[in-house]
Amino acid sequence: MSRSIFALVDCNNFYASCERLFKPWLIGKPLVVLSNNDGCLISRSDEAKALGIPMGAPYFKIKPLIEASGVRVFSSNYPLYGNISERVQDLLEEICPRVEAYSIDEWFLSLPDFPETALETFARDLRVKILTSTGMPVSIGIGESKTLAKLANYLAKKTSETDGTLCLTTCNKKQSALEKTDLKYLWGIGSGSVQKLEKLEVRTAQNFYNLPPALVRKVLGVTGLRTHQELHGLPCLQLEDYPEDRKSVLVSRSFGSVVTKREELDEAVSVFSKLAAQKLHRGKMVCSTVSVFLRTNRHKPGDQQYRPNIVISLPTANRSTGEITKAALAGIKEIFKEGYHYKKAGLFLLDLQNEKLVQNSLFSPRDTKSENLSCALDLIDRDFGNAAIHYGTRDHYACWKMNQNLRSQSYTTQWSDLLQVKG
DNA sequence: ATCCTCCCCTAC
DNA sequence: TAAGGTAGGGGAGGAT
Repeated sequence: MSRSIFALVDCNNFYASCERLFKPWLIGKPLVVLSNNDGCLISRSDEAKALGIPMGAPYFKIKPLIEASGVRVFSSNYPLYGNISERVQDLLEEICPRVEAYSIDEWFLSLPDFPETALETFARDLRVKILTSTGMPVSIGIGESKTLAKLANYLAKKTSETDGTLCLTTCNKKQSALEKTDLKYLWGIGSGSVQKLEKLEVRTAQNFYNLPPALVRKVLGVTGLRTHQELHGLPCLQLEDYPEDRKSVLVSRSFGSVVTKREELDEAVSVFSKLAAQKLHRGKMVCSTVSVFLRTNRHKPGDQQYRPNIVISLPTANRSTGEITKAALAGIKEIFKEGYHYKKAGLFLLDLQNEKLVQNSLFSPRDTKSENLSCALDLIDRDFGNAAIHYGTRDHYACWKMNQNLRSQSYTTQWSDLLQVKG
């Protein structure tokens, strides 16, 4: 059996590019996208990068720079990004039989071990095809392992003469790639690993590549060793064709303003419960444990800090919005204390199982009626938007809702947001 | 001896 | 004034 080759297709400045898809007047203009609650900067167009706008910075800190240089700013719009992502994925699946959706803007492909020139042609053609049929600019990296495909992709993005694609399947190209790459840009090497390797005078990918495996194992553990072997062309990570069942569901938000009252938290947590139950439903999963947490503002050391959490077992594994909400509210009742400035709350669903594998408990069979109701509510939400119908009140929404003051329209997922073309 | 929990690390 | 959200793996060290 011949070896297989990995390709990584990665969208360029994905969120920023999505925003621009429906706003052609922004082509060539600098723009950025903010995280939830308009907190940090999470995507920049090339023009914004060129202006020296830093990635990940808190918005309020770089607002002066942004305003001075005329950069357009958008709150994040996940329904839009998710839909554009689906379009790219559908296209990839038409072209390639083995596709792994790695993240919202990245896909690994498994390719036959063709000669380098054939792989390069494939990558260039694919890139053009995606650009012309979805409008999304991508970069494509090719290598003998996922880690090498990642490296190729990084260099394809960074280097203008690569035309957005790079193939590292030949030895000398791989060596020159390793030489010019800083250690911290390797996939799997984060800031912690960089610090440890710094002490060994290891600074480039090439330095790391040349370390003896036993030393890598000792310093970085088995995950680091895996990265090392992958760089040497020994694939340790396989293509994950079909998605694994997820192991947990998390819904959490920072609040737009300070929350102090129990009723406000109850309302927020009810909404989180509904979102969490929807995620379970869409994955055909049930859960038997709910965990709720509250957080004060860690950026205000002057404030009295309190970050409680509580774990609640459900009598039966299920995914009813009502059951999950009830458990979550019971949890809030336990951990809530007067007098704190709450900044964030969240809900974990744990002990997830695929519904097919679940046994009915003898003493408390699953409440299928309640689950059917949740299912119906979910469908209504999908057609009419997420705030269409919900448990409990919305009287306090203004207190806890996140800031999203700069959000664009959901052009492709909400009828009310369809793009208007003037005639 | 094995399990469990917490914490760290990583990625996007 | 203002500082994100979601998911997973591994390892240390206590609990059983």
